[in-house]
Amino acid sequence: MTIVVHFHNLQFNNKDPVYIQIAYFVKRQIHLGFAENGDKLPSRREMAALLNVNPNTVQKAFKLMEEEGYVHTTSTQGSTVYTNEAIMKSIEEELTKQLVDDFIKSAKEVSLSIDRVTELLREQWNERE
Amino acid sequence: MTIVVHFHNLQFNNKDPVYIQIAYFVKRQIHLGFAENGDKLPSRREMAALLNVNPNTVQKAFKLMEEEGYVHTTSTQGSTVYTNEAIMKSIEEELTKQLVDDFIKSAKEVSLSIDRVTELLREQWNERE
DNA sequence: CATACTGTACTAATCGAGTAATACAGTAAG
DNA sequence: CTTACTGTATTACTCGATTAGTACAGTATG
Repeated sequence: MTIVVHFHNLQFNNKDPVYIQIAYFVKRQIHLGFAENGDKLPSRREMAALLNVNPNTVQKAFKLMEEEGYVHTTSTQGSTVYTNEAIMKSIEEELTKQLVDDFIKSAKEVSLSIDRVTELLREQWNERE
Repeated sequence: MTIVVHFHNLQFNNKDPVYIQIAYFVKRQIHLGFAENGDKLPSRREMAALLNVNPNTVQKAFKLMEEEGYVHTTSTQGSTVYTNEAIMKSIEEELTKQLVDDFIKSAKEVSLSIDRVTELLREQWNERE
């Protein structure tokens, strides 16, 4: 049985480019285990209709995802999710280590110590509605 | 004696807009205590010459800084740093609490727990060249 | 072979942010 | 009064990113 990755719960913000958000969505699906190796992705035109965007915008997302390695495409059979240990690791790196690293950089820029940072983190972690 | 805030150690990156970087620089000078209430800022044209940018770019930075409240301007005497407890607090908020809060948001987006985050922080804090 | 799908390449249009050029209004100092 | 500074308003230019329009090439299916 072919599992098809679906996109009903993808909702766009209006600050990041659409094609980035699409790619990021797929990346997170993979990261969370909701999309696995071999899972089928909708065709460009299907997805465009689904998300109400231009097919070329979708195409740009696919191009990006392919370049980043977690989507494979064949001319006639469309695109599928591609993962293996290395891919999973690199996604994990980007979504966590990279995130943390960028944060550390900013924190140091304003002279925060690690202790102060951890303190603020614990204070603010559950402080959101 | 009039203390003049100086800008020799402001160096631009090429990803953020120049006028944002100028304002951010001043904000950090205040935050670090290097610029205090009443300190004089160079005129638009002076600063433009100093930084090799267009006077209007500088003007845009000043407009922003004034809107954000930590710079005051008079038509003929130029601009000076303005701070008080409230300003200092709001700068502190932006540069720390806001920073942390944005980070928490991103971390939760990729399902990181607070424990995992603190762990990563400690691992990566001193890992930079 | 014809139809209806795939993906792709190329070009054009749009849009907004950032920067720059220029001219104007006011004032302190000589 | 003139000069040389202030800041400011208005307009135009540039540039790049994003999105859109259109046409093309290939293939599986009937």
